[in-house]
Amino acid sequence: MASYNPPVVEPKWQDFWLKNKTFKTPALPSGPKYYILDMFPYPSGAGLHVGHPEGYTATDILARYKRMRGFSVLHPMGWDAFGLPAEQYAIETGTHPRLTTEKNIGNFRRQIQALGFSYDWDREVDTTDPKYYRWTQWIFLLLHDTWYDAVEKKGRPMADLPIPAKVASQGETAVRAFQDSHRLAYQAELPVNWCEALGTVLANEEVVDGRSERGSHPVVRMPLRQWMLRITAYADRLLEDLETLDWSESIKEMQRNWIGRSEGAEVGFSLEKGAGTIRVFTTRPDTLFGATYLVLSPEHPLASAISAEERKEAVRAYQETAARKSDFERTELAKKKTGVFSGAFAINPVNNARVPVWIADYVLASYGTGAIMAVPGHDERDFEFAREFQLPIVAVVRPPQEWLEKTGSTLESLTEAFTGDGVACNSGEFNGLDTGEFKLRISHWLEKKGLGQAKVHFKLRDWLFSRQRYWGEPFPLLHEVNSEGKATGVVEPLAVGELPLELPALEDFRPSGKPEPPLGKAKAWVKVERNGKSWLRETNTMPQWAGSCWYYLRFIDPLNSGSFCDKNLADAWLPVDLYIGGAEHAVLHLLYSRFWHKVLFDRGFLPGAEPFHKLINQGMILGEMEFTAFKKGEVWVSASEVDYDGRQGVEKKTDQALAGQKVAEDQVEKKGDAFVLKAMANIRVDARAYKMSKSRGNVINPDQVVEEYGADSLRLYEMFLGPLEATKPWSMRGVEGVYRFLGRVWRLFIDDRAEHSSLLPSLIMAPPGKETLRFLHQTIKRVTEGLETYRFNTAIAAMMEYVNHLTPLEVKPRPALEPLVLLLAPFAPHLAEEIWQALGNQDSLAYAPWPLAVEEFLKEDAIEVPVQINGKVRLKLTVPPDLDEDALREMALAHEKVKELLAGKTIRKVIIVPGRLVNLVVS
RNA sequence: GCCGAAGUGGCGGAAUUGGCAGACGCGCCGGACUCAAAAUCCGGUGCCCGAAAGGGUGUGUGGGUUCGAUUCCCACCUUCGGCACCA
Repeated sequence: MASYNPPVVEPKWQDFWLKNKTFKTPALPSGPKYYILDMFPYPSGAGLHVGHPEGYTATDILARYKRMRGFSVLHPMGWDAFGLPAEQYAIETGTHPRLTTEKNIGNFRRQIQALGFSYDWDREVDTTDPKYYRWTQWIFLLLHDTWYDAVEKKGRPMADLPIPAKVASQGETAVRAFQDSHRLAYQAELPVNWCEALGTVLANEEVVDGRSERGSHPVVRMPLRQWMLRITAYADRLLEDLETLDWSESIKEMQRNWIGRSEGAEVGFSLEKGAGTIRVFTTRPDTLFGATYLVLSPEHPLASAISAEERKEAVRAYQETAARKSDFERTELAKKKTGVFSGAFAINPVNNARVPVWIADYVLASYGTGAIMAVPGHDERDFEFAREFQLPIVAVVRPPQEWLEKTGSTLESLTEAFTGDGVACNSGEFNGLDTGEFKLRISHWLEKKGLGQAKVHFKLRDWLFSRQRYWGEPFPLLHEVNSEGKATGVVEPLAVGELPLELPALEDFRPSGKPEPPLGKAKAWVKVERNGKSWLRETNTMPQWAGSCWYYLRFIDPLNSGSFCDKNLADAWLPVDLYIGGAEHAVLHLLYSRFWHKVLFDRGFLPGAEPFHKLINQGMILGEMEFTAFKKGEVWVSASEVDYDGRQGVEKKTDQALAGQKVAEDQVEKKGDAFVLKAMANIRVDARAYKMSKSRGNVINPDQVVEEYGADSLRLYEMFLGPLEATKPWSMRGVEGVYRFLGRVWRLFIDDRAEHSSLLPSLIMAPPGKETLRFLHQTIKRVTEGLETYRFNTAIAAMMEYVNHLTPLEVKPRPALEPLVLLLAPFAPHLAEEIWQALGNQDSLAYAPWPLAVEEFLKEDAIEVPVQINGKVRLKLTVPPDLDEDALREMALAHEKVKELLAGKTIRKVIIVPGRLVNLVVS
């Protein structure tokens, strides 16, 4: 075993770490703490993917580095194991999801352990373990027992909810209804996204373009009783607290957009006939004079009530069509606006104009008041609709002259909506006001007259929290039923002592095809008798997000059977100092977690209002670069003539489908800014790296890489590939490159021609030369800085440079080489441990002190300073590093070559940056 | 359409308080070792002209600021990610 042999070295140290519990974290930190977290995986049947180890390697490197710097490091791993695939598999094969899940977890654990990550495995959690989901259920009950006090801006226990006297006087049922309507977890009958293929209701977030995010099955809307979580109560705090977080601006922006706070005004338009008022929400109250009609969403409660007798049938028909439309159809057909006139008119409060009330599905029932005032002159959607139905368009904001010219509009006749700010016109007493000023004035005016008030709305909706599936956490609640078996509306939470409420055994996992949850099949489980009453258990289950909302808390105190997490331990470890994971969770998981965390914080269980202090999203790793050429029959077609989405090519001018053909790298060459066939330089080739996918067949399996090159090479390669946050293509050749580097490090220490791992004879206890010493300390500095700023690629490059310096040395001074092992240890821990041991150390280097760069050794004796003439480098001076400006000028001007180049020219200016450059500006 | 990120050799990438563009790795070319191959080691490698010395040119495109721009400003193009009738 003399040459570098990962298959022997790596399992040896993995066993060592496990056996010795090298990475066991104490219950409480001793000294400074560092909580570094990965987004735990869903253990799919497909196994690990090279995307997983990217983030895991980054966190592992930092965890190991922080340990060497004396931190108490909490670095755990677990499984987000509830969810659809295991259940789908159960439906297809009859295998219980428990078995599938256990098998998959076993496989994931094996794969992850083969990569040498320094997790404390004693803290492993599994969201499907009743000992875990007991506390998920407990948190749900806490949400159920919490209401949001808008004055104190805080979640508080139900016991604190003041009951208005009027409600109290109406009796127990009214009080209960009042309480239920304030809980953070509540039931609602509402149109949901029912996906028949998956047999479940999906959250809005899980529906993409009217299809399920998972599997892309059609989704239709239907009303159903659901559990909801009142995340909207926390919208403001979720928005404001983003400021306190060290997250990338783009992720924060995505969350802000998702929360979608918008300021505007609510205005009442009274109906011409009858006493009713239509309330609308607008962000442009300054355009009130331009409101030429109103629009109600088809689901608006007034929609049918206000309709004129002769329009009722048309309205009803339209409502029906709109209700039948799936979200998909709504967005697909959005190109052309539809709607019906209700026959009713309302009065514009600012100018008493009589405006028609229309019903159209471009207005959403779920946002604002479900009704809008339409200002076609200044809103693109209203403009489109007004055009379609020949409604009047009035300009009330004067667009700039250029805009009118560009669009061919006049103030009297707009060719498109002007949505910018400007100066008001056609607005009575408000004419001449700027948009901003107008908004303020009109809001006050409306408020004074009792016609409206300033108002804030959010795009964020309450969170639909129930699923009609088996493989999820059961809700720990009972519904009271009367003697006829009908629900009375009384809901009884289980006592804490009754948790966990375990999933019943089930043999048939098939969804019924109707939105009735499979748990309903467990008849004996569902029916409960207690206190002389009959009850039914809730048969919905929680969504996959539930378990992942709080797992980072359980890691702090994973075995606690009396609490989800001890308060003292939470105080000591929170917040998570660094959280790394994929950007696909930028909105949902992170928003949901923040919400739960805030509730737990409000209720006094946690020390701070935010869970994750710093967040980094690792970039996606794409497959290897692919070159694709196109053929029409037997004739090549240049890629510039083809629209190609990665699967299907279509010739631009004929719309004819073309067969894409993979071309080997050595068949193409770069010409200009594109790749062409070597054989035919006029035929361009599509060159791209694609997302890894089974169907494309470009998935890289980490097991294979480990087998061929070892875990250290995989780890190092994934970090060397480029910046952590960037999307980057995989290259097997690149893995080979870092593998060679590790081999060179090995041979720096170990005699690879010897029988056993013995040190090289040239490795001797001698003081290093000055240059080597400087190189070492510069390397320490660069690697340390790289780690502190998460730039692993450049840290690795620094070590490579140092190794390149050491390799040719005939005598290897041990004091200059030993620190290299420590620098490399976080990146390639197996190799480092093996060499460390060969150097005679008894203990693991996991807690060896990190090398420190000594300022004194970093200094250079001489540096090169470029001399530029008119910005072009003409020569370089070798000078002492601290040479001052005057001396540099003198040296530069005295130089033979400078004299030569300046002959006959006049020096206009001399710019000197000591230590950096000299620039002579001449004419 | 809107929001965000990014465009640098054949490829991945490095360099930012504005100061030597291309570190490091891959690939490629040449050499050493070898009977040979692999492995390893040494040297070269942005592009153009040139035998060389040397010169020119160059960080998506076009402009600007500056002694000096990959870095700052304006406009545009392309790619990727997110949102998408949210009034």
